[in-house]
Amino acid sequence: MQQEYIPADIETAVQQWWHDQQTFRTVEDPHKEKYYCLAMFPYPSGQLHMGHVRNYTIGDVISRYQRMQGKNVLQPMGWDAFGLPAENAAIKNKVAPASWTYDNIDYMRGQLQRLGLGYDWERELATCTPEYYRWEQWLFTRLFEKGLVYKKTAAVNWCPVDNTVLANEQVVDGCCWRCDTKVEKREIPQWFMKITDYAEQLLNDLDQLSGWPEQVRAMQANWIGRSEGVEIKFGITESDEVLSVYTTRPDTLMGVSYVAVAAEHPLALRAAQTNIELQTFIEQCRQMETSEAAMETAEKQGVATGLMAIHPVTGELVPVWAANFVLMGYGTGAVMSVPAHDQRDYEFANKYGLPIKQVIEPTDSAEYDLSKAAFTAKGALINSQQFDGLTSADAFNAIADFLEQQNKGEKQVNYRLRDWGVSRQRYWGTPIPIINCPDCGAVAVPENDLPVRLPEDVVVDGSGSPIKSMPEFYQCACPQCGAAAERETDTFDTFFESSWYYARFTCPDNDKAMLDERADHWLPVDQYIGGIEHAVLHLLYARFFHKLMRDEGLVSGDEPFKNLLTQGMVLKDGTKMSKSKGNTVDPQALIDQYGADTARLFMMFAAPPEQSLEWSDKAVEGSNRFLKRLWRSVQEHIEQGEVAELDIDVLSDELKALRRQIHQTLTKVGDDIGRRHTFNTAIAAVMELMNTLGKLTDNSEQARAVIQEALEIAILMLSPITPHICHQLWQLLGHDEAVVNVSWPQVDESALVQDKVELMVQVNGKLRSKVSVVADADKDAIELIAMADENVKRFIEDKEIRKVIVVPGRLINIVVAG
RNA sequence: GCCGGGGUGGCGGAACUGGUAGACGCGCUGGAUUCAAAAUCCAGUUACUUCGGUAGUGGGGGUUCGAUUCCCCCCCCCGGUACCA
Repeated sequence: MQQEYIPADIETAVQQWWHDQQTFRTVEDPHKEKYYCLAMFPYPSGQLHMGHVRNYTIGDVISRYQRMQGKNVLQPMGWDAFGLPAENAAIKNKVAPASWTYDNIDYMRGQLQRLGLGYDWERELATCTPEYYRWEQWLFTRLFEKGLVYKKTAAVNWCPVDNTVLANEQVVDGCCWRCDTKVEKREIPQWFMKITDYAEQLLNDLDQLSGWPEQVRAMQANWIGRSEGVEIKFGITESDEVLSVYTTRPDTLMGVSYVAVAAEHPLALRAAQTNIELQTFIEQCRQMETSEAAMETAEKQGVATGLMAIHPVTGELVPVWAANFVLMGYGTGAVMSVPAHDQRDYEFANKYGLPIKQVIEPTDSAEYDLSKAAFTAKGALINSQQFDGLTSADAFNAIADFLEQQNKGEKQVNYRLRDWGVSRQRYWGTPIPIINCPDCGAVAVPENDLPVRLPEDVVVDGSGSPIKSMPEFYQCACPQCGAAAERETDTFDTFFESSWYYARFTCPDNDKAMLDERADHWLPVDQYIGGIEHAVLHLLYARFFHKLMRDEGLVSGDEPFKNLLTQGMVLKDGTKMSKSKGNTVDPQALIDQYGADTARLFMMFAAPPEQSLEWSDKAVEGSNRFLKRLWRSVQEHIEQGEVAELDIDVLSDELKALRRQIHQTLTKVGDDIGRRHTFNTAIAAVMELMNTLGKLTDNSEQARAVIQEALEIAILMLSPITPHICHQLWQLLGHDEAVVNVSWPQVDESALVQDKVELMVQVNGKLRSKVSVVADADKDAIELIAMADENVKRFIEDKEIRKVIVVPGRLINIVVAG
């Protein structure tokens, strides 16, 4: 009597069994190869979304596969629990961010467990607990003593009506999301970490990351943006001031027709005191959003400051302009402008009627037209006095040397990377462990006084962080002189917490230290999995933190993540699922209706992990259908009773072919899961095998033996993807040991041997026929057989054969004239 | 704007190293089963075709015996853009 496939029953039972057996509890084992698999931990937003299901299923499939390879697999899970949404929810629902967050964690933990993910829950952590954040406070104070953190003013988005700082996300079309007021830029003092001190390492160590996608390494390299150039000093007339500019094209120095400074540049601010037009312009720039996209796409505008700069070589005077495209945060906040050889300068010069002076001409016959566009390629110098005739490369050095001798400039390596501003004027985050004393200045909170606890019993109303109006939080004594002082009320950027959680998972129970020797046992993470949207920021900050922790003696490697898999998004109707678009699909409903195995199978089958995945209700049904067929196939097989021993010497050709397919599939699936991570093609291969099996009409003893082999191998291959149904079917096939503890099957090489192969026959690159030849046929024999083929003859008769190309095992191409 | 990725049947995708374009799945069509439906099973399914073939992987050009794959130019979509996580 056949059992029906009821996923909910099977899955609950199997999950209970894993729980009882402590299947996924992991302890360090010196006798086994370790494998640390980590999927980016979620923000506890309230419920899982499809992106989570995809992310964690990928991690679980890899973890289970590696376990079948005999490795000691660590797969932990936790919560990136600080962040803005908790404050928004607090305002909306009048509930404290802490309780909202903890409730969400409890609910989402249940959802993850229902998906059958093999986590070691004993290592669970939440970043909003003092047990976690105390250690990053501790690290920050260490870095403070080392001089790796500092305070300076930086621009934020400011809403003048709500009197609060806005995240870029809270700025909609340049206005506050809540009151629609025009957002302003405001400069306020903030803490920065000197990531630029590590720029060179962060760039160079990308070479160690051969297990990372090339595109992510490229993005990080571009983000760090190392450039070699020259810092050049321009004098300012009627003053002793020096205006430094940074350029990567010193060869164009003689073509400078103006100098542009950022609106917030001290020189512009000073000139504005006596210049109404400039004042207005700076005011306008203040109304710009702080995001790079907004800055760069805004129309290029400027105002002359009235100041004149002195050219360091010729002594000529060139005007100083304030311009909205010059960023105060990059280089020196000032650039020299060479309209003839830079497109942005060119457009700006045309707009404001500034001179365009050509100083570079091509060394080849490249065409250019300065009346239409700038000539931006390198070449040879003209109109450049003593530097005429030099190539751009030679002129780079000649001009740099000249300036250095004159004390008017020097070569410099510059990075696009800016120091990391970690201050947030928000409540729901880790308090910055600094005390501001009127006499001693900024003082780190002593180790004994850590953690600085964030009060959790608060009311958030949108008018700014509640701890900023809690004297009981911020009033304190200076740890150095004992005078009355005030605590920082800003909190850390939440990227702070997510920059080291991977390490804490190795020793989450240690209450004496940030990390212990277990960190070096498990790190680096062997496989890290997360969204491509994290390609730069999170992954760069985590790499930076790893190096900080290394230099503190906490870990010994240079890099945290050996292999990286960047998963694509889950889309519906071609766009990202989002509440605002109303195109979300709740994974819970999916699990409730079809079970976790179907959800997992669909996620793995619908697209390769790195590509975006288009949601489809119908395709989910298809995945479910396959599992039902699989279930039935096993049931029908076992109903026929005992299976005889397989004797490979007596098999029919059909059964030999089936065994070949079984072991070809096994080879492919192992490669697809283990190396390529293309779970979709792995599943397709198993489906093909099952389709072949379904067509088999032979029900001899030996056929049943081969079917048993096929089903066993199919179940083992699918078990990392759909572990619950496979657990059950494995038992039905007569095994006592649980499938989760079984090793990956061995390929029988002898089954793969083939005596005949099919070759494609092309004439002039077009497929004309197929021929079957013995596997070890030589080129001449293949040629003869192909030429003799009727269909081929038609296309080659009466024609001169120019060439014959034979690709062994694949095809033969006959090239004829005419 | 800048950086990165993508574009293949009606749809999701496959083709891994330049060698059978469209595996596998969905959908659709026809059939079987059924009182009927659902479910299930079987067959077919790129377009055009004089049934020999021809065209075809966003558009245009190039390299090659052979290009979805390599090169050049262009178009469109998506991600990131430093205070969303």
